[in-house]
Amino acid sequence: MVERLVIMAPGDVITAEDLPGAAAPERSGGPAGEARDRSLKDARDNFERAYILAELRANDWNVTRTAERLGIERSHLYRKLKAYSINPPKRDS
Amino acid sequence: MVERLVIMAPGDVITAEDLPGAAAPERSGGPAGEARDRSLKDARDNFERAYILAELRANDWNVTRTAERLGIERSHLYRKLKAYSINPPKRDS
DNA sequence: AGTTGCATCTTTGCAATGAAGA
DNA sequence: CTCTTCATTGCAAAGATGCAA
Repeated sequence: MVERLVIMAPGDVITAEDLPGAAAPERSGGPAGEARDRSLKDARDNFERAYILAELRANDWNVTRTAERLGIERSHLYRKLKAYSINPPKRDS
Repeated sequence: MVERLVIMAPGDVITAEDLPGAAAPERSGGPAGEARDRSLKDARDNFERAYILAELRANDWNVTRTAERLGIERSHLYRKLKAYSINPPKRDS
């Protein structure tokens, strides 16, 4: 479960929101037996976003170098950054 | 680094093979500063395989139910299983 | 460093069909 | 024999990706 949370949790911090039904507190809204499993696509996107973000940080936000590391076109990386709403940090972060 | 290993390591066990250059022992063959980063595609596939496998186990290898959980077509799941060489365990595993 | 158009390759859903059992 | 479930395959639409500008 922890392994899965590390992979699936959207942010850098795992909150109660990320816990599956059994361990999660009651939620106010939403259907009762709602499918809480994210779809494969969601899971994949989530992972990809985290992976790219990690690589960007590791390469000091150098897009060109990051793209090379990831083995994809620079232009394509830009498209992904936009799609995932990933923006470079101000200064010093 | 551990987070990344959990995500990237191919098997269920993390071995020295999975460690990045800095922490890895000397390797006999291969270029020195070789790019040991897997491409984005490799990383994605790796993750997807693990994710599907986990879901399959969680659903007792019922492909129909797993496909529903993953939000994809059953037929498509079969294609993925073949692509990732995922086979159902014998009996009792 | 960032964007955009375009051609191509891949992924995916849908439907039809085959195979194996109850 | 027929009904149900598992598994495979063809096809077209949608999406991802590389290349060049």
